[in-house]
Amino acid sequence: MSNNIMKNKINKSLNPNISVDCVIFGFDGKELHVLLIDRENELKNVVSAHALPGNLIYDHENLNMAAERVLKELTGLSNIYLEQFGAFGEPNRIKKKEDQPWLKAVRSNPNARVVTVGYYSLIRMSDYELNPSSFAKYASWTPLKDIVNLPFDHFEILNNSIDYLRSNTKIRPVGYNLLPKKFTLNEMQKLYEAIFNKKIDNRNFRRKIINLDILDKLEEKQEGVAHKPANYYQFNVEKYESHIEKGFFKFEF
Amino acid sequence: MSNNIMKNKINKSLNPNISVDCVIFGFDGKELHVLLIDRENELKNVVSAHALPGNLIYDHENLNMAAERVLKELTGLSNIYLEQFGAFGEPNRIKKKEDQPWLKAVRSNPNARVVTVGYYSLIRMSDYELNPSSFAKYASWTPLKDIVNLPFDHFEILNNSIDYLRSNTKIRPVGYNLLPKKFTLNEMQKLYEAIFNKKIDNRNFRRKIINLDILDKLEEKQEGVAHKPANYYQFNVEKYESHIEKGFFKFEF
DNA sequence: TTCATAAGCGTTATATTGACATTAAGTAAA
DNA sequence: TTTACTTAATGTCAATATAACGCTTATGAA
Repeated sequence: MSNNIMKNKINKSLNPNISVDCVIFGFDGKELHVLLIDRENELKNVVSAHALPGNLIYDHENLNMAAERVLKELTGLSNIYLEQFGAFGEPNRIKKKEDQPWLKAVRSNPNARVVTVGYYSLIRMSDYELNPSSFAKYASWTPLKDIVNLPFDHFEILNNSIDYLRSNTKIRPVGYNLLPKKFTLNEMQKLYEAIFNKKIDNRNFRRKIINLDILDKLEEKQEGVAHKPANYYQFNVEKYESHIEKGFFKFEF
Repeated sequence: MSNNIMKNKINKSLNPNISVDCVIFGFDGKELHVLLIDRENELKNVVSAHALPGNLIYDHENLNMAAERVLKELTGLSNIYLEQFGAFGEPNRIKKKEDQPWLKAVRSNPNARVVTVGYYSLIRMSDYELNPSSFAKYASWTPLKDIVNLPFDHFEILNNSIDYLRSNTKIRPVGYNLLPKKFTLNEMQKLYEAIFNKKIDNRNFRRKIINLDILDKLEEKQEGVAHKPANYYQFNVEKYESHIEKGFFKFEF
């Protein structure tokens, strides 16, 4: 299939003006990572090869479907719960000079004005890092703190998603999609510390989380560690979800 | 200007695929109202004449600017602080049969797929209801509880905006844009009751609000009321804004 | 003078928070 | 086998916030 034919085919029902971008957070037990795609397979010598996975949407799909599809196509990830966190529509958001070569190579209408809708998700890195063949050539985890710029307005989108993630974490529990099935309270605490980027008192953290009553304490303990083995916990899905629905608010009457 | 010429002119740089819709809440001291436009000036015999103020955006303006412009054009309101609360992109969101006549009358490309971005705002009804000539012919306040359906997906958008408003009100104070400059604590309480649609204990409400330290108590009192006159308060803008920025979260470490 | 109305205040029992230090359980090394 | 090392796990107290609850006050109207 020649490049031209492909372009025409792909763009037949691609809407030139609307895209989705996905911010996928992962957690390796220490810090937050973000899944970035590598555009070098599409174009050599772009200034910044990495970008958020994102693309134009088809006219027959809704925004959520589009985000899921784009994520699947660009990273191999599927069945990911994505949450919308904002629309980005500066008229010049894809007009930076250094972004033009890639747009011209990839889009049939590279000058069209594009409004993008941001989606984010939290996933277990371990679920995906073990079978890199499926997508690792085009997508890879980058530690959040190492990301200092991105093409288009992706850096702004990323920062917005972090704000959103933090606000959200203050209102409802987090971790089910990010931690392994069985985890220790200290692993969970590390996740919260990574999200808020600050140290948390372990006693107060444990008390707060346990009082939420969303965890089941398992019989199982860590094995083979050179210190007191930690107890494993898992989320109680029903309680967890009901908490997510209501949120825990301070300012309620 | 003939209808055709106008269409062409207006649509020259209107993006056919992206729109904004505004949910403007007002408060009359008793209940929440929503500003709806009356489309009868554009088309007779539409099933539901009322709709959220919204329209396609121009390619040169960003989403916020577009929302402000559209709101101004359709309702006369200007200098309104608008907050984005979500993007709506079901492929069939403007495909309902009863919505087609209006689209055909107003849009040069009535079949285009349109993703819309929702904005909401809270405003003082009294600031605008006194000079109806400016916009009342095309826009009017409707009590929220009386709105049972709207064209397109506007009813869903409205419901989303209410959810958003409630979540937001739990996290940061509200009222500066909604209450008169000087107001009594009971007026403010009524506002909160309207937003949450539930009765609030007056002593607890007062304590919570006063402890926030965002209000200045004025010397002035109500006059001419047949009961103990209430003290007037006003927002302390600096304190109010700093509270809006941080939010007050329960689940913080 | 009294009546009706909404304003405005205060207490108590309970729950939540933040700050803070020690002991426990296991492996590794001596 | 003893000791060292590492991380897990726990408890208290003082301060603050919450929810539930009833009575008194200031005014205009009757």
